[in-house]
Amino acid sequence: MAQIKPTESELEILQILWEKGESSVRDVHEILLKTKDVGYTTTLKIMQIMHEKGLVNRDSSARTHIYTANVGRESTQQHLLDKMITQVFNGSAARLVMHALGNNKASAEEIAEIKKYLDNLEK
Amino acid sequence: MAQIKPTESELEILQILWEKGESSVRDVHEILLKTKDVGYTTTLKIMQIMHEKGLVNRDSSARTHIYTANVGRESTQQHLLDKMITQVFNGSAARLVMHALGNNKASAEEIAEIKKYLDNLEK
DNA sequence: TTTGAAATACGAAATAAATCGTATAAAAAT
DNA sequence: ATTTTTATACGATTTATTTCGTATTTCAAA
Repeated sequence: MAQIKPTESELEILQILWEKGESSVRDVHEILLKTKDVGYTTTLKIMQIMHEKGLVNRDSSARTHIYTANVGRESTQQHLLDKMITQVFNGSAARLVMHALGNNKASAEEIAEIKKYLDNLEK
Repeated sequence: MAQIKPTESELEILQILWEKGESSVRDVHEILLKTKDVGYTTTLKIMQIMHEKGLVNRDSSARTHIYTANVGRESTQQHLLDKMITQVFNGSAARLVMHALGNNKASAEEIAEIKKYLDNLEK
């Protein structure tokens, strides 16, 4: 199954569905409102389009339709990351990693965790 | 300086300019042709738009205009990466790193290099 | 039962991105 | 000098995305 690249708006909605699971348009919209100013029918429309694209599942048996993500969080993250490594970092995962860890974006605990992860990788 | 997010096409062109330095539209276009099928005037148009946006410099003293990147490679990479960490990985650089290193995208040498880098970070 | 609130459907407008055709000017080749 | 090639400029079209208004339906409250 060739992964489709979700748009920015679609990604915002996927984040909510991954986090909350089954949700109505209303549910999703309420959460979106906390961070952006957007109309209800806009959210509805985007979710309908996501359904057409197969990004979400929809249970339309009741009046209020219930949506769930139809693409995995992990696989979507991997997909977008691979694209970025190719397009932005010329294929070098290592360069991306060092960029990500520079600028103090990661705490000491996180760095320790990554080192442990690397040790396992080498075996 | 508020960084502008280049579009995908613009990023392709920036990669070439970062790599090659001073280039004409023709130079850039020749390289683009190796990987995609696109018309010359399309490349020209995008580079003109990039100039309007301030993404590139242009020397138009001669008939053939010469372009150079006007945004840094490193800072652009950092900017796009930060966006991805926020939008896709919920702010966790560590999660992004582990994703990047999973799936065997990095060689043993690269992993060793990253470990060295992490050691320095902790000091 | 009537009214009002809340839901989806649908279409169209607004915006952004990518594409290319044509016109025109300058340089090079003949 | 004339023709051909090679540039840029400009505008128009196409495609994708985001946005929202309006119509219609369904449910719940009065």
